[in-house]
Amino acid sequence: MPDDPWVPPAVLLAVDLVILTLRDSCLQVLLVERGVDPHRGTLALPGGFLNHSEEDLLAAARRELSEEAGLEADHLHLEQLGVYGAPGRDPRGRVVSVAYLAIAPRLPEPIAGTDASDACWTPTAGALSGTVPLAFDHHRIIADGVERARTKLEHSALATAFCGPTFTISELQDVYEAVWGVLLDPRNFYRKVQSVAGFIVPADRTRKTDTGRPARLFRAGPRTTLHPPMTRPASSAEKETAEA
Amino acid sequence: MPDDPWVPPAVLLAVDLVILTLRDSCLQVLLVERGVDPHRGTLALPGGFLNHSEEDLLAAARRELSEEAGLEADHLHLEQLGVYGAPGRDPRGRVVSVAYLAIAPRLPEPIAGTDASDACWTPTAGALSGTVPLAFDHHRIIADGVERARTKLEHSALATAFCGPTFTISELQDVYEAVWGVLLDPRNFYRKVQSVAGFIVPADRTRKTDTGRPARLFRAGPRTTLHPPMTRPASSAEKETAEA
DNA sequence: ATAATAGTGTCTATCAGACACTATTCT
DNA sequence: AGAATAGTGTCTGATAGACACTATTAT
Repeated sequence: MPDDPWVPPAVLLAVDLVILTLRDSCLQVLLVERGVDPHRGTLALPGGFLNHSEEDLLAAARRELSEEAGLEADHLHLEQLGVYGAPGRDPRGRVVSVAYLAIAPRLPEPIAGTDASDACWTPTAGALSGTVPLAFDHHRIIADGVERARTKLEHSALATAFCGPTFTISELQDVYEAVWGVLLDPRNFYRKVQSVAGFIVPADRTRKTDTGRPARLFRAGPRTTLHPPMTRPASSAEKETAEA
Repeated sequence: MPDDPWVPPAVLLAVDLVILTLRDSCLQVLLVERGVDPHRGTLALPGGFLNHSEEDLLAAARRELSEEAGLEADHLHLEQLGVYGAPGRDPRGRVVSVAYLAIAPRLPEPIAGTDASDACWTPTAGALSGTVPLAFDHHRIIADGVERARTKLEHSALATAFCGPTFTISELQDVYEAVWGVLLDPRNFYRKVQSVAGFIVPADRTRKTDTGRPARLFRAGPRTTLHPPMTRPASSAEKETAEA
């Protein structure tokens, strides 16, 4: 067996983004309508190939978010979700995609851009139930992203990332209810969330008003991991179902 | 701006494996001594490039485990750990590596193979503290793998994967103590682990003996996720420290 | 007043952790 | 008997969940 100069095969590397936000008390994901083949005209996650072979993966993710949806995500925390590289998932050849997850407060309306003829927020319920057709294996990537968000809400202060810089406790509760798909007792939630050290801190006794007693405002505390964790109830009744 | 046929850049794709096992009540990771440049002679995780451009990532991981360490892992559960693709992490060019994690009971001694001049089990303590030099960014990959194993022990029945087909409760406790690096109360552990439905089931009243009262044997139960989870105590005293 | 939301007090069932105690083997 | 490990019983403090009740706003 001579020492022949075998060269390993190269693959195309892409990034895909699962950007989750809360709109109308409903967990929504950013989708774009593909403007190019394959799957032209089908909804898909924003994403695309590396620009050049030395581009950082995270940088590529941010660039795609800007290019395809017109969203500047400099302050957005992107977290690696996983690799999706099954042979045959892309008709163009061997494409391995690295998926990133981000959680954001109410973002501006996205703007369609390069390679995307449209960009819009879509409730995850539709994407998860399969009623919305999606390109490639993006159905699974979204499912994994939502599941990741659910468990991160238990053990990290991620929920505050869905809110603006200041928020009321019931707004925070909306986040948990929408992502987990459950209804929580407001009184117990109120005490629980305040008892976790460093999770939320009161903002300058400011207040806000809608149609009841004004609520105290809070901002995200210094802790990123929650001790003890928020306990997710056994998912018996989905919130959407309960509200319908 | 004409529609020029831009071609996305290709990258080299590799897989790396973090294989964890328990030996001498100590969490150990499988390392190989690299037989080729770069980093020839340095310890590294088993792994390597895809064989051909259509090879499945998981299949590549299993193949490398066989080739580099002589371990047949057909029954081993490999779980995706993450992607490590920082530019410059590999002097040969842009190499993106997908890391996989596996947990195994006492495996046979590994056998060095292709591209690996040696293969051995190494306590994770050394690899984590940085006293053992490692190739590439494998130090970080191992740290991520151990951290993943720690949290998986809380919420999944993974601990049984460290044991053989049947095991005693104190053997299972050794797993938790070694991976978490804490000491647990045997009496409380005994009841706790039995109270989690479907975690472990008694094996035909068989028994085993060493230097005390024989212990009942159990095997892994049907559940893979634990409700309620095993609670990891706030890591105050590391077990290694406590034993020294 | 009534509706609506914010926030507090309190009870109870459950559970983690501490630890005394019994059981079964070996030397 | 004594040492060693397996396994049980029980107490206590913390907490999740249920829910009555008070507080503060708008109409």
